[in-house]
Amino acid sequence: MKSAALRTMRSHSEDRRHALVAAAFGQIAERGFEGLRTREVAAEAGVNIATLHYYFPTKEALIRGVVAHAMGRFRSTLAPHGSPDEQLANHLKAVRALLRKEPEIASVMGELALRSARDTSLARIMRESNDAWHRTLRGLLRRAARAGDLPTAFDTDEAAALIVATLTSMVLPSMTSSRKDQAFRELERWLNSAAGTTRSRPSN
Amino acid sequence: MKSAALRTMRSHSEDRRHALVAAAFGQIAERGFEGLRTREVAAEAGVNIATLHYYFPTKEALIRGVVAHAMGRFRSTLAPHGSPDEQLANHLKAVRALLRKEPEIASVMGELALRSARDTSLARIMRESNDAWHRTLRGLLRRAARAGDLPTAFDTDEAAALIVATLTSMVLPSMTSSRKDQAFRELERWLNSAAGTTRSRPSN
Amino acid sequence: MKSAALRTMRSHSEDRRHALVAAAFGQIAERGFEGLRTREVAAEAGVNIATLHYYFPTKEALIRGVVAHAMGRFRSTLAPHGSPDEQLANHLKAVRALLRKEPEIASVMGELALRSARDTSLARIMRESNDAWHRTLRGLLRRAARAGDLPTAFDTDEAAALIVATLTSMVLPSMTSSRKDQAFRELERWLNSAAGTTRSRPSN
Amino acid sequence: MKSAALRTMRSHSEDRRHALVAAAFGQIAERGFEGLRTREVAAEAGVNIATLHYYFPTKEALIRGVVAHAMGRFRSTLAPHGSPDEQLANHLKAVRALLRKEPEIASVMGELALRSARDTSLARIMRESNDAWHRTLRGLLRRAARAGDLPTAFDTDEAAALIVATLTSMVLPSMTSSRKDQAFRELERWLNSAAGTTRSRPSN
DNA sequence: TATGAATGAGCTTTCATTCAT
DNA sequence: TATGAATGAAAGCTCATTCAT
Repeated sequence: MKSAALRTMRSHSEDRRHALVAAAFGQIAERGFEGLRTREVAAEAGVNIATLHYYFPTKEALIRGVVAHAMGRFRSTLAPHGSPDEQLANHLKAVRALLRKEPEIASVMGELALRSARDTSLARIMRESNDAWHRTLRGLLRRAARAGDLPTAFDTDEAAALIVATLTSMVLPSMTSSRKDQAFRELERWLNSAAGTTRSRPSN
Repeated sequence: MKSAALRTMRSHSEDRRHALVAAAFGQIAERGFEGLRTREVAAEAGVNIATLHYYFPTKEALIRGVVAHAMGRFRSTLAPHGSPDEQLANHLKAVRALLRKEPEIASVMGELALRSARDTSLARIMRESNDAWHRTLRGLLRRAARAGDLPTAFDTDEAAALIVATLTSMVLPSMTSSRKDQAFRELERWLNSAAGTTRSRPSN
Repeated sequence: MKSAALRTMRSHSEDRRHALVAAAFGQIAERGFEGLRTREVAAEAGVNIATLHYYFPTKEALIRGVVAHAMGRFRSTLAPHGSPDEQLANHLKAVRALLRKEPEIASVMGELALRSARDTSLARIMRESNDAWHRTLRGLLRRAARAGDLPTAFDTDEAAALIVATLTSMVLPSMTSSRKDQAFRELERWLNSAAGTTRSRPSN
Repeated sequence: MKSAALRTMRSHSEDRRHALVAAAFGQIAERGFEGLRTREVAAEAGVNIATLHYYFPTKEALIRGVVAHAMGRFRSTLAPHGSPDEQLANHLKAVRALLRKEPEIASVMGELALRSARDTSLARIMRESNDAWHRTLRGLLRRAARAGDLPTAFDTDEAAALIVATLTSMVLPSMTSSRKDQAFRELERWLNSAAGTTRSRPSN
């Protein structure tokens, strides 16, 4: 059985790959795909440009690495703790916190989203990821409805879509920080008021 | 008195400029800023590359032209007809229709939104445009509230932010068409239900 | 018989040509042949670039115009007044004064001199002009010698060459103004001392 | 201890740099700055144009290399052997020989001199170099005077300026070879006669 | 595994020149 | 005579990629 140290221990090779991916990630966040230069990435990672090509034969391969990195980073916002509606509330907060603390993730996700329009393999990844996200949200909403926390007329599929849409918009810099907060609050209020409709009735 | 024909008649020079902007617009929609090539734009407009530079001294100048074009195209979705809540409903439908009929606009708006993070002059344009949009929506919501079509507790500022956020997300291809429809429907339902809260009360 | 007014009256066409040549002259003085741009010349003369090509079919034709202009400007320094040695002294002073008052002439002459190495037709013009200059100086020196103002051993051919060489160096900006003055003074002193050798003898 | 072979051995990289500078030097001598083309330089050095930019990021950087090369080439004419007046005579002969054997140096120095009018950093280099030259000559003249080889009334500063001016004129092709010889001879004669004035007197 | 050197292909931009009006 | 519009040809420079070591 591997010790914790061993499990998190990275080979030199993995370190290099990660350093390169992290540098590329930073570059994309800062300059977009438009401004991504392998030389800059190599320089930032402290290696020769030829070394970069040793680890990532092509620029596209490097970008794949960034995609995997970014998706993994984003998945962490869905933590299964508490009741369905608590999980939902926590997820919203976690997304907001992530985008606030690491705005580069927003930039990169935005870049990836746009790029997926011209890159079928990236499109597949994004679609699968988004579908999984949507299904998770819908599942939470359904369980909340079953628990009596939402009105039965509530369309969980469309509600999940609205949540995904709203949170998705946050990766664009055209949404200012204060506007993001407002939209977030309205989303929470909306969910609460829907919950209130059912909850408050029995208590009457 | 100028005839309609005369009024819409363009000089040769304006035609060329427009053709170049339209070609650049198409290229950005298709390949993103990453893939925008002046040579391709000139070829698509049927002119020599030097001719492009006769009209637009630099690539950036051409991009400014595209920005103006795209913003103008988007503004057309706010038509002031009917009561506030009708205008609101129409606006939602108009945005959805525009994005469905001309998906290139979505692509380009997405590209511009991302680029605005690294381009202060573009950032200003996007911000002003978004602020105006938000203010318009908020105005409609307020007038609807005053007309008794919305509950008094309704926060028009945050509701407008939620609408902007949802519609904004539609410029990203990661939102599939069916998901966009769902989010739209949920947005309409939410607005209607809010309206219903007040409207139904007198009948009680 | 033409009146003075008539003689100096220029046709519109000649004015245009002259304005273009003057502008080109100024550009060469300022930026060298390296930086000569027909568009700039046209703009400075206040005409369209196509108009420039109406008057001067090619850039080379325009340059020919500049050459003629510059050579004419330089010839004015040889005014036949006074005794040979006075003429000589005056010539030195006139060259110095010209270069001081119109440094552009120095720049352009320098540019032309260098260009003549790659331009046979310009080379011919420069050579002829320089030969004429040399002959004139030699003639003055010979007449001064015959008048007893110079020692008989004096080699007028080589002395003329030294004068031409010294004055020629003044078109280069690597000779600073103060250095030019020093060289001038030494040249004058040398000519005077040579004169003094013969003149002082009778007094012995 | 390094052998002579080792000492003069150049790295591959230095060779390439030198080959590129030499090619650029040749191009400037042949076509002037006006006709300097990086592609031609690269071709003449037998490398790809991108390789040229690997060694010299910009055309200007390449030109700086040429400047250093030319200045170094010129400095070699001041060899400190013999008495002051011998050194002086040798210097004159060395300059004449250099310009005769390698006329490209004359061309390039001429180009650099003119360019210095529009290039402050080059201007500084040229000025410093010329000042050093002038000081060296003046020093030689002073020591010659102190040794009794020149009349005390002799103004060494101005005489040095005259020598510099005359030699400087030789970089211009408007001075033909025979005229250069004549000017040289007159310069030598002038220096000798000045020397003769003092030397011959005691013997009388 | 790592790198310095090299390159093909392509990019934006410039410029003298032409031409229809 | 004069010009706005257009262009072919080329220029300097960039960049992902390769390769010998």
